[in-house]
Amino acid sequence: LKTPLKQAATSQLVLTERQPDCQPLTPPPKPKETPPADPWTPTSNLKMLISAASPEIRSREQRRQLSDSSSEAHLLGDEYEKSQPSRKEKSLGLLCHKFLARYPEYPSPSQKSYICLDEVTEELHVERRRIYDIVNVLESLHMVSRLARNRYVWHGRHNLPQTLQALKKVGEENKYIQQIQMIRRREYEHEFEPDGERNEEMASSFGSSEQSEMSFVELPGVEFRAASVNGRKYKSLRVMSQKFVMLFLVSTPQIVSLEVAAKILIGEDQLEDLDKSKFKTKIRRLYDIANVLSSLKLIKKVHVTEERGRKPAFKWTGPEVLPNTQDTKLEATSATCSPPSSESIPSIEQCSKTLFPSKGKQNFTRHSSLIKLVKSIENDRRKIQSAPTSPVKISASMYLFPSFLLGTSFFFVSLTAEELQMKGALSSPEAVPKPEPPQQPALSQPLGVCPASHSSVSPLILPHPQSGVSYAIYLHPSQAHTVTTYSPGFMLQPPPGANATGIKSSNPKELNKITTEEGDTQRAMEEPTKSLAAEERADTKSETSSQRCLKRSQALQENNLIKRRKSDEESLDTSLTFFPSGYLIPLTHCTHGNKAECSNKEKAGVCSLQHSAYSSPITGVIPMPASELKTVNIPAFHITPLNIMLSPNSIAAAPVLSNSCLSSSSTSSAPNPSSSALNFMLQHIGLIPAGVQVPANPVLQHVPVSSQSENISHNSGSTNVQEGKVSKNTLQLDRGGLSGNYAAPSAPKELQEPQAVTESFFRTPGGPNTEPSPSANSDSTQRISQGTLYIPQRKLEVSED
DNA sequence: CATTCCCGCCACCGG
DNA sequence: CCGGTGGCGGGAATG
Repeated sequence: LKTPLKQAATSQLVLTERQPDCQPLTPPPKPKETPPADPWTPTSNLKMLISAASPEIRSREQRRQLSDSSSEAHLLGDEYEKSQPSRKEKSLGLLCHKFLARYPEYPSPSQKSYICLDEVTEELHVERRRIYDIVNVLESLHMVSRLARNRYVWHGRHNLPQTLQALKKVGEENKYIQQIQMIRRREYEHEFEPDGERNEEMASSFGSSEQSEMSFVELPGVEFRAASVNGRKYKSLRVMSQKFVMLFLVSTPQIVSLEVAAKILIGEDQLEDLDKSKFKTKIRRLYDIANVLSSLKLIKKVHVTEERGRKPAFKWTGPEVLPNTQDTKLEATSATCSPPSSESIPSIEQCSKTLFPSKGKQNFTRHSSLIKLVKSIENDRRKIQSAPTSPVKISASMYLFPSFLLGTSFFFVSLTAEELQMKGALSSPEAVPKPEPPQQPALSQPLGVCPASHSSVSPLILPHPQSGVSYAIYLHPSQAHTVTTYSPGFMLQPPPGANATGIKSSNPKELNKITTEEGDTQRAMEEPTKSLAAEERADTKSETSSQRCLKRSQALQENNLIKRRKSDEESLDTSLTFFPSGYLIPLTHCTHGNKAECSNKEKAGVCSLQHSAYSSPITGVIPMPASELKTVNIPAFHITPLNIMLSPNSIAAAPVLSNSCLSSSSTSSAPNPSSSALNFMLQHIGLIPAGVQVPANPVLQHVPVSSQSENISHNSGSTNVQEGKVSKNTLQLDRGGLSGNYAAPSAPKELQEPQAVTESFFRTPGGPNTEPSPSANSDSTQRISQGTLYIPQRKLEVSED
């Protein structure tokens, strides 16, 4: 047995924790002066700390206090074991909070604060070892940097934006996305059979990560002291931390399960070692890192529930990272850096060491793995083509599936009261004017109407000039964001008979329960406000299956995503507790530029939303595969390696919207998943009769692409799992709506459709009984199995005849 | 039992 | 060579 009372510190700790207002904490080494603009408040941190403490701890404290104050008599009795610090009190997370509380989030640039490990350890009463853990991850985020032994400089969150951007970039350059998908897929295949025999293909194809020996990603402005930083060998924790973060930044639903992360991180260093112990260790480390990141509020713990059971995972809650626009922003900083290579191009890249050793310019082209990927894809296609008819699943090709099909990629995110407050979304008095890094505001808090959450999806809220209604558009988290406005118009109104009710009626709670649970920390805070909070989050975690195919797949998201909502004032209320008002439209990634920059052309094609918008918001938004859009339509777009790879498959992006566009696109475009989307849109718009669109599908089937779709159906069954629950709930709602709509095909009504469709899609396999409208259902099912991506049931019906 | 992750041994490394 | 660093994994606490 260990002796708990190693250090009498306990009591002290408690003390510290309980007093929010005082500065009992040892004053930071340097004179603490909080810059006026600085949002940081000593108190706030402490409060958080406290709130973070689990109820148990608090109760314990109380007990203790009682005993103290009361009489000594009892003391003896309970004092025994009662007083134990309890593991939680020693948790790294808590420790980290305390640590962070010592320094301002945004220290004034003028004078730097230094961190002396000795002091810290002493003041926080912890073993040094623990501090290292914290500092290491902070260092990985460039929130601190090491000066010398025992000495660190505190940077606070100033560097965060850049760091994240850099990390994201590196993550993208890497094939993390693919890796994630690969792993997920593997799991899927693995499912029943204990053996992983056929894995070879993928293993080989991906080569997991041959090269990856990565070095620490550095930032320009940060004074990473001397070469020491890169001194080979250590940094493992730091590197791990960075990689971990990258995973979040790169993956579409910004949720990463520990398991996946561990596998990827392991895979990088050593080729496929399924060493069990190693895995365990990795997980341990990840927990350490995760705890720190959680303290920073960059991530939060959730659980993804799969059929197999629920698995621990983490969801990114940090700031959305900009799409990495041409380094523009960074230039200033980068200029400072004095990297060895003296290229004339100032960019983060230069300053940061690339993960992959590939020297010089690292083009994706050079990554053998990528090449392999492409090849394998082609092979798959071939296979598929050869046997088009059979809806057989081809494992190899699975990664082609759009993420949304597999798992859900969209979430309804609602904010907790707390979050709202923080964001200033509500009318919180002073919240807004924070001196946040100037760069990201654009996305996040446009109007105060709906809180922008940065959950997996970044919602944009657009005020509608005319109507005054605002809409929330969910953009694909990953890079590009397009900001455009469109008018909601009639769309908002649910068709009379239709299911408008559907969404509304749905009980938010149901949705919520399903998916994620928050960490204790959060929970603690929420309790008080449970009324509000309860409903909040209905996110789904779809980590698993998710994105098979890179971006293009995302494009397909169309399905999922459209959520319609009533946009009256109520929506506000509702939104707070429930969903944000307006349509939530997932634009996978469109342009990343600002709206302002959108050239006319672009607008027409991609951004056209505004113009076409009137006809139907959905239309505009509806998603064509973003990737396609990018590649095809918009020259300006930044094309990532991934996109390129995919591009072959993706053919025409149907920019949609304008008739002209449509026609042109349809003509030129080869059939591909997007076509379905297109149809969908068209139908909605009323441009195309229901029947018409159908044709598209046939095409799909013949086309290589179709294979994907087929597969998709497959996957949906197994892989998605966790999503299942969510979708279910949603489904119900939708269904009702559908049936209603079904009857009357007026353009406006269509709105709800998408969602419904999606749901049904998921459902496909089992089919949730309950359906009164058999015909429609069966049809849809059928279609799906065939490989149709998603087509509104009604359409299906049409097509049928 | 499973998940979470604290503790601290001890190898390394850099001064 | 010494003391700061920080891999690493047992196994305790917690769920």
